[in-house]
Amino acid sequence: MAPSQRVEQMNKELRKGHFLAEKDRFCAYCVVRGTSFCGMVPNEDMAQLSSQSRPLTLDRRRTLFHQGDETQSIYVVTSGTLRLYQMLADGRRQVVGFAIPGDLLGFPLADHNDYSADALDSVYLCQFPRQEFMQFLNQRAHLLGALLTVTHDELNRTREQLALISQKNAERKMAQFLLSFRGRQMRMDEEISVLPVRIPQADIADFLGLTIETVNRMLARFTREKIIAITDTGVELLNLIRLHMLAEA
Amino acid sequence: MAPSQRVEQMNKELRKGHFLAEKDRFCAYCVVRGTSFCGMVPNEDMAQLSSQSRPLTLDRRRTLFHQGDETQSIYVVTSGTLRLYQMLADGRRQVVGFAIPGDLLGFPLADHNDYSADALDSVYLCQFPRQEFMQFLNQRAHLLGALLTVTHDELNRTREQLALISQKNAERKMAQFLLSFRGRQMRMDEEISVLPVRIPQADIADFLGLTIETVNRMLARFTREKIIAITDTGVELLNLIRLHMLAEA
DNA sequence: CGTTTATTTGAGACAACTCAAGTTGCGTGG
DNA sequence: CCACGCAACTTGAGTTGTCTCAAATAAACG
Repeated sequence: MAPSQRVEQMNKELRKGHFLAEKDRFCAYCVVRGTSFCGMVPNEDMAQLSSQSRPLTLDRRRTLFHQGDETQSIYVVTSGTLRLYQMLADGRRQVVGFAIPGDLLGFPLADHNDYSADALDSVYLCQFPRQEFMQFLNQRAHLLGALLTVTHDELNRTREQLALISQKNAERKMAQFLLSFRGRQMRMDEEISVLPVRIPQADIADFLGLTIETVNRMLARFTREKIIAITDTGVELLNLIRLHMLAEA
Repeated sequence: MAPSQRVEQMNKELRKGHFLAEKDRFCAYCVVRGTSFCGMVPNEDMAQLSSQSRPLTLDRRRTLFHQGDETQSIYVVTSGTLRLYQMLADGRRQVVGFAIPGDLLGFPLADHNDYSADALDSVYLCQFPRQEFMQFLNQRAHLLGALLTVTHDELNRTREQLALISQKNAERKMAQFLLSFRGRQMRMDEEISVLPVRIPQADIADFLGLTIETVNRMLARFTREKIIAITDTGVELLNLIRLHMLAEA
């Protein structure tokens, strides 16, 4: 069964509440087990980790947490996509990333959230109350190393975005964005050439540091040149070679 | 005695090798003790930490380590400034930050350096061989928390740079850069209005995502309007109020 | 003192921005 | 089922700020 199908089935079962009774099995068979922080937790600690988690659903447009609010829980995304953003002093909004299945949201050692997070589609999450999670971490010091690795990965992703946004060419920005977003999706499914989310163009603009109009014109051009195709479920990358050329040239 | 004077004296003594004989005292009285990772190490662990450290000098223009090379040591800056940068696929250089006294360089859990680092002036560092440092960390799990905090701080600084670079206005970029650089210096000395380094304009350009010419024109304008003054030892901020206005307007 | 490296200044091109007006899609309530 | 309002997307025309290219000057270095 392909990963995406497994995700769908897991989510169905999740909705029906099948896993609530045996939470340790829930984690052990979780679709994002291999790609998330949870995956670094050794099997013997799994039961305890499971017992702390709580499944959570978030509808499109709903906010999971706000920048600056007290960190009460941390989350692992199991399905769907969220946008992560900061409001800047001058009223502009900087989208700092998009969270996809397997991503960890919220930093347990910080008292306040570094960014806001809201759902771009229906999102399923695994919630861990911060206090319990911290205790769990402190009991098993080796898990701090796992958290450190995840944090370091995020640091490197942020540096990547920095390199992306410092590009002066809108066409290249857009091409690199599409490719790097695909790269992250491939963590779960190697074969993917369809990005399974409709990210509002305004969010792409605030991510890349462009205006909505420029983003729109670029997407229109790519579509006209048959490099991508925009459907109502997401973006299909039709010509990866062209896209790579545009990203590097 | 003002912090900056203490730094100078410490460095003098460091140069004379006074502290080499009693390394634990070296750390205990270190100028950056209060502002660095070391500051989070409890007193009882200090002696061991000290015994692993080795003072190091780096001349202007010398490279401390290269991006991609194996991580052999990690460092704490005690004096001077370094530029940290990545070379991008298209040949461009992205300056990801400037390291000042108190900063930790190198991530012990990564096998390879994420960026290159070289000295902008005479730099004094405290070197910790990675292997020993890792063992030290593993013995005292609570120190992983300290490392995590430092890493998270760096993540937030990188997000700040992201917000900075996504500005479309060169004037504002420059003003924000000067102010944020001052903010970091103030960690050691509250009163500072002189940035004590001559950062090459090319480095500022690669940090802000501008061209050298634009950086030069902005600095020239700020100088003409008596907002800053450039001396051969650094940049003096003459009109902080104006600078704040330019940064926000 | 010649050579390299860094800074300064000007003129012109162009890509992305701003502003303005329209279109499309979608959910809600009559 | 249609009308309405809102949000997201689309397109055009004109402006502008930064880049590019080019060249001169000033500093740093052996």
